[in-house]
Amino acid sequence: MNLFADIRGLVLASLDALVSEGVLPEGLDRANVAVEPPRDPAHGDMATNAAMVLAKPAGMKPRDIADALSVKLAADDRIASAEVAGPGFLNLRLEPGVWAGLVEGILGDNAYGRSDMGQGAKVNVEYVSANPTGPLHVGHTRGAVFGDALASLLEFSGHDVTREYYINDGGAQVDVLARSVYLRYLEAHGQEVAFEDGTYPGDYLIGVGEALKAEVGDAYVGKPESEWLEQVRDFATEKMMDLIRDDLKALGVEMDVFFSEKSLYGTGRIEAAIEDLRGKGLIYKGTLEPPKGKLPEDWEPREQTLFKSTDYGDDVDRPIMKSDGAWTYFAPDIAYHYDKVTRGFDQLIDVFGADHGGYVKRMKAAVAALSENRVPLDIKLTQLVKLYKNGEPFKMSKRAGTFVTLRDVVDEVGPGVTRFIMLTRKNDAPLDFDFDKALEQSKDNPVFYVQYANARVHSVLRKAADMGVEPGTPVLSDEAEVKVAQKLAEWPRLVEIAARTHEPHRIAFYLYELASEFHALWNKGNDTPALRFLDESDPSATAAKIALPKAVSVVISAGLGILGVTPLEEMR
RNA sequence: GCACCCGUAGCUCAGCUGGAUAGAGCGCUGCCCUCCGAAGGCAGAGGCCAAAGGUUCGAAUCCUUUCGGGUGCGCCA
Repeated sequence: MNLFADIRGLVLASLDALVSEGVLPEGLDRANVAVEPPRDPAHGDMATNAAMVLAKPAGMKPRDIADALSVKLAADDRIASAEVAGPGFLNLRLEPGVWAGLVEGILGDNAYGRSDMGQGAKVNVEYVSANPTGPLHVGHTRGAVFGDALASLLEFSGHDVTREYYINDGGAQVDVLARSVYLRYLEAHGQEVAFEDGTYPGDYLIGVGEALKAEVGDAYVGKPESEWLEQVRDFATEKMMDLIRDDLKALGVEMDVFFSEKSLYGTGRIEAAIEDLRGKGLIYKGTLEPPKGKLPEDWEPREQTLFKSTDYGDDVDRPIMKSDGAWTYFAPDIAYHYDKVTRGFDQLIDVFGADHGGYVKRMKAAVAALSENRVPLDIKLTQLVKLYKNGEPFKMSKRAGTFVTLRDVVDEVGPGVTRFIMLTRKNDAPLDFDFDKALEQSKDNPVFYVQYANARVHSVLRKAADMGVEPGTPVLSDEAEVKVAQKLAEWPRLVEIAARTHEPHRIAFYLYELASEFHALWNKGNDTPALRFLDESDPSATAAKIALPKAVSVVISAGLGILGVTPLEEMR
């Protein structure tokens, strides 16, 4: 069931007829022919730009095409009228029965809004990918929610999605973690320790130090770093990943793959990826120009091994090997994406924090080079989250160990509320997260507002069931009912737009609008008893009326499902 | 200095591969519960879409420049 697609099909078929009649020339590109909801309801139920889009290639006036097309369209029994308007729009009014038919179609379609636009394409969505050095904080939470909702959205629209987390367990930061855990370990043995710069002082490592003691006793006490660093590092990263997995689970995020950076080292995998680039003539030794503007204090020219990313749109070539012969962080990232490409994905999506914006071009360049432009990489950046409570901004400071964690947020407001609010802003816009507002039960709170609409529907359905009435063949008698149905008709179209643009926030905004239309209809029933869904004296009329709210609930549930929010049937 | 993101109502923000008279919430003003959940709804006021050029039947949307804000900028990930 997809009304806009159906009517677009009708428009295309009508164009075909005009071609075969010789009115229109053959071979016109109709990709840009759209059937859309008009902004102004006075313009009818749907509008098509077909005449304007085709005017130039057909060498005809828009209005001539529109006139001919309107005759064809008006002949269809779904179309009440087709009027030419403005510069060549064709405004369509649908027969009233079409909207009831839509509602009936939704109730008979257990996958309303699902789309096959993805055609089963294999898509890898990498998100969170936080360093395994501590619990996830609010910034990670936004990335986690965004990535997870995007993954679900792509699944809903016919993609074969893999959810993936890249564990940065190969760099210097896990050595820092190991040293920090070692201090906590000594502490567990009763020693006084000091956390200097370059260590993580957070309380969350106390338990890890104790666990290490339980595991190895005093074996590492008083020993030089060379005797324990590797073992403690592995132990600590394992514990941190357990913690992170638990955090994600609390939010309702389940990854398909956890990919270890460390697994790339000493296995020839980095070398293999670099060799691939070298074979393409993209690796060379050279010295970079110093960055303009503020110069790093200790800058001096040094020869490094560079990737010629400028061949693929980057601003400068990027170092993959330091002057001391060690890989830069970029090298394993190249190898990781090489691995993704060789696993046969058709599309890659990386979700990064906005502070990694400078990394986008080189990563796209690498994937373009490795896949020979076969695999597109889209990188979505999530902006900062500012936390508020009682009007006061929350501070977070990882160094001080007092940052607000994912767990803090989820414990306070629950996973569903967390997820919805994180999606009430476009990913690249900063987000204010107010704890008080998140828990408020009023229309200020969009989660509540949407859930409340769903709860109202189920309240009605429960009462109807008490009367022995189930939703039947729908009858829409009032304009307010039609408006709700029109909003429902937009759902499949909206899903496709959101999936195509990789913007799951559109789902959240749509659900708010749908809820708003439904609340409006509900309240109209306060003034006009005929618009109430339940009529104790007339079971068959009730059955016809409750089909619409039922359909609303179907769509709200589907939408919330994409966002990872559990729909509520009752809120008392 | 360069790159990327952003600039839309008093405030916070949507705005569909370019579409008709630019939308919502908050706040402000005035209304609506003997009634299916008022935890809601209706109406009103409020705009040079940062600015200037360009592309075209048509620009908040695409291009160029300027201004303003954020982020990043070799051997940290």
